[in-house]
Amino acid sequence: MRKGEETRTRILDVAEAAVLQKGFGGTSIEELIAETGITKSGFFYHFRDKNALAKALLERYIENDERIYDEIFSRARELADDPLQSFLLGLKLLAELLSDLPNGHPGCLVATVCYYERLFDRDIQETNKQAVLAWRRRFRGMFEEIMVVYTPREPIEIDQLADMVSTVLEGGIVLSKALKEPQGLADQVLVLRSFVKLLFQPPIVRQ
Amino acid sequence: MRKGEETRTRILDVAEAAVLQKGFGGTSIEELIAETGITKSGFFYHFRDKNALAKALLERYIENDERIYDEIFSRARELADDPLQSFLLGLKLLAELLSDLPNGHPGCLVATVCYYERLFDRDIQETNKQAVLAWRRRFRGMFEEIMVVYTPREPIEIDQLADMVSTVLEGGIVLSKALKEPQGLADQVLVLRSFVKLLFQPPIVRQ
DNA sequence: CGAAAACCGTACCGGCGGTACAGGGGATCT
DNA sequence: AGATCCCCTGTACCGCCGGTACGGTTTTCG
Repeated sequence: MRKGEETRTRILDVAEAAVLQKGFGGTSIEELIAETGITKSGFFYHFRDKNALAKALLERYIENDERIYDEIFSRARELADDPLQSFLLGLKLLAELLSDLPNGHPGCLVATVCYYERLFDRDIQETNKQAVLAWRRRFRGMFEEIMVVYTPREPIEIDQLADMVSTVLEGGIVLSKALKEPQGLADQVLVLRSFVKLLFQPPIVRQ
Repeated sequence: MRKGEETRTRILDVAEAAVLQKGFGGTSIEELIAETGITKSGFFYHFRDKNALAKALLERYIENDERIYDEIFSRARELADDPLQSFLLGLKLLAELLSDLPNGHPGCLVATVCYYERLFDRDIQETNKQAVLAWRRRFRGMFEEIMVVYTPREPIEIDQLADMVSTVLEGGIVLSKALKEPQGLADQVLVLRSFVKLLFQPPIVRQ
């Protein structure tokens, strides 16, 4: 039980790093077992096939992702009473966290999966979809609280605004990976922060 | 000569669709030659190996991408004199174009490549990087023109602002693919449009 | 007509995903 | 102390795929 879980985790760790660098199709099971120090039989004891590995990988990634967002934005909530200030602070904390990643963001498994749709069954695609919808609900909730206090200075759909946060994160990851500029992702989050600030903060009226 | 080009193009067409759905690793040469109606020898006559195919695919994609941006934003330039209005119109035209894609955006090869870094040589990665830098230069140029006339209402790095356009496109593609909501991408572009509008347009001063 | 371009056919190699199945060591329960 | 799981190892095998090699053939163009 204990040992099994540990081996399983080790496989997932190795697999996650490999998949984010080479994609699912580019990652061979043989290289995973070589790096994990396990045999092929051992691998198939833990995962029925590559699809099962992908599913476990994705679910673990999403769970961890949610945990990080929970931590960041609940901390931001503690530090600021105003919902807008709290959200802006959350984005700042997120940018700091992303900025502190030594080799930049390793990549998002949700993005990887969506660029591999035809390779996996509907189950995985549905899991992926639900993850994005969970992001939407999370940020939508925050914007709803903000809109109780503030009026947006441009007409905007709240779901689309919520999705913008995920969009900037996913897009920022792509750009910073392609450019090999790890800092780029955090910068893009801060640009989004400026936009949200502009959207809700009342204009400075000249007297 | 003529026929060769045509066959090559057909291979690239088939390969592009396959790669965007299953990634490079998930796309087999055998399936490409089956669908193209060519033999394996024929394939390797046109492309030395999978890497060469990837490079040709990426270069063609980038070229086409640039052409589309050229068209859209030069048309927007004709229709509006003011650089801000022209840019905002360009984003609207882009959103319309994305909205009209029957099955949604098929996916961006630049994103695919950046999630496959370890599978390709430095040459391809450099090509990819240059493509993103070209986007940056394009949009930076537009924002520079805007800033001659307008002052941003929030302090912002112009390169980061330029990258925001690419970020939203890449991120929007990921989200709309994951959610299977083709409209999502165009919506995100329009949210970006609202943000840019807010950033540069002077606030409506209440009297 | 001749030469180059654009393929086809065949044979082969090693790697990989996946299956099957037999067995073994170690912890745990009875 | 013995039985029973869990957690693997070892071996053998299959078919697909990327890639190489190379000889031959058709098509196209000058």
